[in-house]
Amino acid sequence: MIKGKRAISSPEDNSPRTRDAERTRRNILAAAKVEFASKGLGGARVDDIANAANANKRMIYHYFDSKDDLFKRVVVDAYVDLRTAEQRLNLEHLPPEKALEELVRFTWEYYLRNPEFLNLVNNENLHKARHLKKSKTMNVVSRKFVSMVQRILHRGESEGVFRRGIDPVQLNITIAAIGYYYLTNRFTGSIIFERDLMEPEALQQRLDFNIDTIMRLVKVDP
Amino acid sequence: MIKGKRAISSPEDNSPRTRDAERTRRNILAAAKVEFASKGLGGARVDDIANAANANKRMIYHYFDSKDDLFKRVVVDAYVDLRTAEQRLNLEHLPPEKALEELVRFTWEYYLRNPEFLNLVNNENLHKARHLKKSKTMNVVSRKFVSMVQRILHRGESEGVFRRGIDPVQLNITIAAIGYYYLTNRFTGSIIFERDLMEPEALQQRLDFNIDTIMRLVKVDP
DNA sequence: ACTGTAAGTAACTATCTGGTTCATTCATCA
DNA sequence: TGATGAATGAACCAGATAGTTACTTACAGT
Repeated sequence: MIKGKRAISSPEDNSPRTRDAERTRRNILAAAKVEFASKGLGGARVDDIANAANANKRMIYHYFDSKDDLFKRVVVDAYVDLRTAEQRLNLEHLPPEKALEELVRFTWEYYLRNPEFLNLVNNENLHKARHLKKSKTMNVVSRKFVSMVQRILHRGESEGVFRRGIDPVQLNITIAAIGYYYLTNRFTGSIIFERDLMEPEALQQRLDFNIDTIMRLVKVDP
Repeated sequence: MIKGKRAISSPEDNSPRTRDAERTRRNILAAAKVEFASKGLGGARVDDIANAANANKRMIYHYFDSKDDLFKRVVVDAYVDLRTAEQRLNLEHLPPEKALEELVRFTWEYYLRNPEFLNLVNNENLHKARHLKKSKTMNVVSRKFVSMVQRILHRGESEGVFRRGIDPVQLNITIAAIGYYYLTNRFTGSIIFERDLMEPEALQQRLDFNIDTIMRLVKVDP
């Protein structure tokens, strides 16, 4: 008589619980992502993560060293997911202007579709990135990303459509900033500006504005 | 024989404790600001706030309803401080281009000098601005701010130096974003881009880049 | 000087929380 | 098939935590 909770998340599944280390680990990571993103590292509860993962708190400490370790894995995973998606964009074969526009659009839509990412990054910065500091993975994926933008800039320069000497790091930060800030501060923003920043038209308007901002920034002076 | 802790913060003061409601309240608010900003709402500890304020936990509940209420006061105060400083800028008598440049510079330097502000805003957004929602003060100070930027834009338009039809809200958000994002994500940013984003030259470089970004955004198409 | 009220303190409480102990059950492969 | 190790579960623990109670002390107004 298996009567314990099943390690799977779908409630309509009535098959007996089977053991599946990989699945349990995945469930815990997924639940932790939601919990950490919605309450922060300090506000998150290990018990709640265990419940949401249809697992036992014991399992969390079986697969991870500590709450902090679990948080670290969640944050690193979030970055790896973003960088992986970026690499899949294949911007290299687009004309430089189109490539940059596509990157602005992708970044915006990624944030929009993965709001947990914003909260996780905010939280990691609240903790002075002490978890990420210990991660080797970060350097590898980040370099690929910066060099991707750099190549787009160089192509644009030699084709004469982009200004010379634009710092790819500053550009990267700016592309992220104009989307990130709008979305992460959507709640206080909606109060301050007395409009719902998350209305579909408002979102479209912001994306258009952002593309325009970046294009004006990189285009050659006439 | 007064032997209790004094309500004042200077440890070298040996005079007997005096009662000063205003000072105690101020001390608590100041200590709470530091604690909330550095650990978040969930990570902050009421006892630590009381100790840092050279007060007693009982005093916190004497002056404030709850931890949440205290947090709310801290956040509202932070916004009021920023908006007050902005109003003191007196940008109205500057030429529109100078006025806007000054606003970008001021915003940047305000964030730089008040890093707690960034963390408090992030945290309030993590909590979906549920504290700020209840505040009447916000609307008043925010409107003044938006209309200030709007007047600068209008002056620039009629003088023919700014493009027509720029949304002051989008511009405001962008000015905040390009500084805010860089600074609030300085820890993860320094890892990703493998450079210390807080070096003096890096900071100056970013400010210059930001002013350039905004100028290119608003200037008339040639 | 007297007194009512507000400011202040210390100790307490009920609950919560990250982490652990110890025992049990399943899967697999020799 | 049965022994071995990995996966899982329930109960437990010690310290922490927001909020409270009951009491004391300074000060302003008379």
